[in-house]
Amino acid sequence: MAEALTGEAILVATEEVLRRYGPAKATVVDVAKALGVSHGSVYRHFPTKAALREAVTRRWLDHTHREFAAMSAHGGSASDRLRAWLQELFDRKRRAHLEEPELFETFQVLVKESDSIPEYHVGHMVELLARIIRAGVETQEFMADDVAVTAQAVWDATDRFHHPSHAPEWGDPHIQAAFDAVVSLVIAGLRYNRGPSSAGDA
Amino acid sequence: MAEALTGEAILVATEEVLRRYGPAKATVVDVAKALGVSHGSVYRHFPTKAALREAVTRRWLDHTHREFAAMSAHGGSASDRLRAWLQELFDRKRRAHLEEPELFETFQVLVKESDSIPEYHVGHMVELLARIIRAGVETQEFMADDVAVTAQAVWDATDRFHHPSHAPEWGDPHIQAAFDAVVSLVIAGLRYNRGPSSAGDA
DNA sequence: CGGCTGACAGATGTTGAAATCTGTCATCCC
DNA sequence: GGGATGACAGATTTCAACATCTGTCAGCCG
Repeated sequence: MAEALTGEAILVATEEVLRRYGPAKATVVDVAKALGVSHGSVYRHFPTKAALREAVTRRWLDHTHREFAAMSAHGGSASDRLRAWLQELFDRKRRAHLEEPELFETFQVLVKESDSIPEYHVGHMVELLARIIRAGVETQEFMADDVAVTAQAVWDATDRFHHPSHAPEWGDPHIQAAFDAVVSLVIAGLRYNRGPSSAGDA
Repeated sequence: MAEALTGEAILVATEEVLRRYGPAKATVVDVAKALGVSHGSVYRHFPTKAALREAVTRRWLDHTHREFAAMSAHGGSASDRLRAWLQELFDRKRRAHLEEPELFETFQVLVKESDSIPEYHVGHMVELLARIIRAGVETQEFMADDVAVTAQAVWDATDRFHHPSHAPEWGDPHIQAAFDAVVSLVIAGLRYNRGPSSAGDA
């Protein structure tokens, strides 16, 4: 026989099958066929179809996480880095949605299939945001009582520009202006934000 | 015969049929049956089923708009009024979603059926936000170059707490804390927001 | 022996024929 | 005359028979 069947080879084949057939039509039998084995063999490496799909998704997200971790280390003021990081995130998602809608849709479906994946992904992205904000707090460019809470608030406030359920709006020609307005508002808030109990300031 | 068949009576009957059967099962024949007329008569008052559904939705939204317009006039500082207005919006939607999920789902479907309805609704709500922000700018509590743009940014930044596609998250016990964090960040930004070109300030 | 196979049961998805619905309009009845 | 009716054509939905898929496992083969 040619090669030992590895989990890695199965993941690669599964990703290819998902790209070709989409999430609704891709079957374990297709994956086995692509590898020239019986579908029973696939179940020796992954307990269920759901686990297999989740492993593919996690591998892909880990790759993305590494790229954004590198981005959050780039130079400039904390505001500039934050704006650039959010802009890059928005640009990538928007481009993926507009230029490869089927692939974007596929990964959106995969991510939603599991509860733990979105948690994992969002947790990771918010931690990267927190790094930028923490740096800004250290140089006194930003104010934040609780960096973790603030980072989550920045993530939530920019939801419209990264949450896939808003993807249909990303083709709107005014969307970049809306992004700029929200990010400017958020950055202004970071420069002068004393947290949930700040209602009495002026 | 009992009464003349009016557009108003048809709207009331349609709303009842929608509540009872849901948006997928509610038919024009059901509406006609509820009114004791033939379905042909309904088409004398509304050109299509879509127009009928849209009229029901618009009537319901207009009612909501009136209530929120009243809210945005209440006293207190601009921050307090803004926070209270956003909280009321969030509370109503969250309660509707958690306590009457089927009815909430029904109206969500109706709103999405038309392109003009969401535009109409969001435009109206953003205008109400703009009124509160404008009052804040006049008392120098807030800063905003362009109130309309800023109001839209506030709406967008709080999307997670009013856009129906985020409804599944509204049952999360931490959601109120997330809401408070975002609103605090936004209000801090309004106190010190010079618009999209403010990246060079300090 | 140990990974691989393929037949199998129950679950899930597909398909096409039958039923229902939408929108029209010639006709009816007050 | 003018609003209401109900039969009708084409579009959409439902439903059940059929096909495929998932996950298991006893047995095969290197």
